[in-house]
Amino acid sequence: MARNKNYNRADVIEQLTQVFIEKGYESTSMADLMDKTGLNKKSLYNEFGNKEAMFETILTNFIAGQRASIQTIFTQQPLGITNIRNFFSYLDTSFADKGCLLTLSLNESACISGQSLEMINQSMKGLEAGLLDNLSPLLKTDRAKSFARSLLTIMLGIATLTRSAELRANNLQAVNDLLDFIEASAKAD
Amino acid sequence: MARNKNYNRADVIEQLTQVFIEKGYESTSMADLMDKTGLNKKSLYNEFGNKEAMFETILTNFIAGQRASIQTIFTQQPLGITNIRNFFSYLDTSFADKGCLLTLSLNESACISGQSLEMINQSMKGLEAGLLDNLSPLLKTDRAKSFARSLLTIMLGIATLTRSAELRANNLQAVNDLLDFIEASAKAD
DNA sequence: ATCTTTTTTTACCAATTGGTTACTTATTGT
DNA sequence: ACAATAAGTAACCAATTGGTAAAAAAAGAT
Repeated sequence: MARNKNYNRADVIEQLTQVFIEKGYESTSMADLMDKTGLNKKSLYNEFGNKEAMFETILTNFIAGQRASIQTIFTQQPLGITNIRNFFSYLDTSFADKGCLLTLSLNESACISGQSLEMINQSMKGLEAGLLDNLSPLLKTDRAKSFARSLLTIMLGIATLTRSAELRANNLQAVNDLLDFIEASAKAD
Repeated sequence: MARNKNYNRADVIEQLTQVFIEKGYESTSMADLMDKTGLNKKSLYNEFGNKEAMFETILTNFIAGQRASIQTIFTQQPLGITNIRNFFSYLDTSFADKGCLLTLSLNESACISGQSLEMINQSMKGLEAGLLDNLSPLLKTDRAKSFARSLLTIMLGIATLTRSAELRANNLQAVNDLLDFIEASAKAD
């Protein structure tokens, strides 16, 4: 039939993701994306459409990749604080490696598409539900709900602090101490 | 001597701040800033230098304004959880009105000046110290330190979630519930 | 080998980016 | 009234933005 591409789509997506995570959607230019992938502009447009569609593809891929790992963590039996610890431990290395595209994008909400925002919202709700499932064995319903939300905000806060070399440290320690405290104090709940 | 300006610097700074908070540093163009202020490009450059210097001015002003209110809250006697509640309550309305320039900027760390980043880092450390002062009466030193960090991450997380209409709610409630729990459980600490 | 199909390259596009220059207009102290 | 000085206007700058058109290069099927 015809010539075949001399790049691998998955590899390219991985490289594009890195650029978007570093600079965000709006601040990333096509030139940045071309530099990182080594591909030329037309190839990128052929493969992904335009910048917005490209970002949605990258976001979809990023979310799908994370969801797999995180669902595994959150559904480990028995449900409980240990799973939450493993969740934050996973995030700690994941953020250090790659940052958090969701947090970054939420802060860029004024610039990204409604569709992207909706994907992010759904992803957040999924994480909150996973946290809730693993708090419920330990706490009263209302409190479990509140704590799930607080742990979600902690996740986003850690993602943000990871951007500063000066503030990156101690976050995993802090959340683990908080989980210790909750675990120890929740007996009566 | 000479003609006087027909704008008020403080007003202009306020308007510029609003634009930067909505779109972030990099995504905000000089055209956006001219539109919002009604000033023309030359007047802006005369007053602030260039875009980077302008942003540093805005950031300095923003931090100074917040610090005043927050220091008042954090030094209210007696120190304790009540001050922390008031802190989050203050943030809740402040974020709803104006968002959080610091959180946004931290997520844009790849684009803003080192000087801006350093101002933000210092500001974060100040907030963490204020939180620590008000946890110390209640908790052991190590735990107080960890919790201060966790509450700082919660603050950043709330700032981020405020960007999504769908996730904006319940955050103040959640942190208050967490503070309830800490207060009730810390007696033995 | 050649024809067809697809990828890749190159050159190009108008619009926008942050920033400047030269000029006009206003104001104030004398 | 007037010179001195500053503020405001508008046109302009090269570089970069996201995106396209047309031609060139490569590879599979026959």
